[in-house]
Amino acid sequence: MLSFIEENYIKSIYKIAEASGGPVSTNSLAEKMGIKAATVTDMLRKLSDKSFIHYQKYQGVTLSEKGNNRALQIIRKHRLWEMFLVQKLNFGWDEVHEVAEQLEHIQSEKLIHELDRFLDYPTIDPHGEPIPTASLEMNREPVWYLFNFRKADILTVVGVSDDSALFLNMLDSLAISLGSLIEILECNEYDNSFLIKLNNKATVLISQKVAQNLIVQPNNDRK
Amino acid sequence: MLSFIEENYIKSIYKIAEASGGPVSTNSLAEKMGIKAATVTDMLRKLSDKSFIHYQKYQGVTLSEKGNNRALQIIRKHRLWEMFLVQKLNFGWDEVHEVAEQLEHIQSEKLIHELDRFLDYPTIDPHGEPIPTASLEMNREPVWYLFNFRKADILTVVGVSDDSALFLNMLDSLAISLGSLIEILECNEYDNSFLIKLNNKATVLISQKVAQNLIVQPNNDRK
DNA sequence: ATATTTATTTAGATTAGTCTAAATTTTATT
DNA sequence: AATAAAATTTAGACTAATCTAAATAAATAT
Ligand SMILES: [Mn+2]
Ligand SMILES: [Mn+2]
Ligand SMILES: [Mn+2]
Ligand SMILES: [Mn+2]
Repeated sequence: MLSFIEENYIKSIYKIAEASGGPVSTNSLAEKMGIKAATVTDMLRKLSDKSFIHYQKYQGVTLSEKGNNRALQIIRKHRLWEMFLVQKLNFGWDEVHEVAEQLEHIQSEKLIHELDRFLDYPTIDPHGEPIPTASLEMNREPVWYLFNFRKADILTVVGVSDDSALFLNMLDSLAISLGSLIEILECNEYDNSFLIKLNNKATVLISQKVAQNLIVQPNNDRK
Repeated sequence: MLSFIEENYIKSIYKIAEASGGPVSTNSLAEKMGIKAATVTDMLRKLSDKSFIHYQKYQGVTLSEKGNNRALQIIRKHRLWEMFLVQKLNFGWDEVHEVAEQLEHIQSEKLIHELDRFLDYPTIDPHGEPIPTASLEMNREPVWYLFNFRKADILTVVGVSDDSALFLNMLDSLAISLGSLIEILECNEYDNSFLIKLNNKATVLISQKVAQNLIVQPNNDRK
């Protein structure tokens, strides 16, 4: 059995590795988890002893097969619970993450299997992120961000890659949600901001940071 | 914030006090929780400092107003989750307790409020026990056990007062479930066992222990 | 190639929750 | 009432997860 805390380390290692490709540094883990590097070092030794990770002093860390599977299980649970909260319990997409952080650690094979069935085997969560299947496969279709497009492109919002409340509240206040229609009116080279027309109505300015976290699908055939 | 462990102490104090009426002894808590009395003493001091309990050395412990409310909140969550598992996720009544022990500690006002609505505000859980309302009231109608009745009485099973897997598995193997019809054929004074006719079919012998934990409703007007 | 800076690990301390063994208080029995 | 037994608390120790400060290794800059 792993503690909640050990599970959170494994999940964080997975997330950082996913974003960077390579091995995960002690410092990056410490920063992500809001704790000190010395604490991380202790835990890495422990997770290595339990063979969830491959760890060489000073060389960073990678998940073992076992660790990777555990990470995917946790992410599966997290995203299924988020789906449950949005679809069945009237939560907004900006309210689910915190609760899912707790629910993802509940231990019960049957629970998660039945939840999956109850939700009719969803493949993406409320933020547009893929949900690993029971056999831990993820339908990773290529994901495009608003940032990848240019003037005159027409797009539909299908997800976000940052599910912090801060970001999702910002989208709410911009009136951007899943399904919103976006036409790019201008790409400003100066600060990489985007001027867009939203649902053929309001004109809105989007910062680089927002544009890098909005997952969209093109409605025309430009790249 | 209380830890899971602190919450479990409070719940155990509530349960023991509910059964016994009076103040709760260190030893009874230690036994219920499967830990040593010395450990309990430490925790009682801590819960007293946080004013969840009234505690005098050597005199046992009672819940404060604050502690009682917290206990009821936890029990509310436990029983709502059990209801969810049975009604929505195809769990059997003998499978839910262990998972509910985990879920009862999830912190989210909105979650439990919406779960209550989603289940249409149930008043009893799958074992026939009352679910505290959002304002922590419990519709405590008097409960009758099979043990309270006598020869020729006809009863319907509406709950159990022991939700251990051991007991519920035993009921399953006796083919007794919620709604089962029971006619008392014989009350044996020797060992307080009961011979019953089940659903007008099989004849079954029930031990005193089982009879004391089966909650029933009379189908005729005898007491 | 050295020196400096940055990243990481080691050492020692702290808190929560638990234990065993010993001391003390309360309860029960002569 | 005195003694024995039981219940409870105290004392001291352990593990998990964290911290700060110091030491060491790796990376970078001169
Ligand atoms: Mn999330
Ligand atoms: Mn988490
Ligand atoms: Mn239960
Ligand atoms: Mn519990």
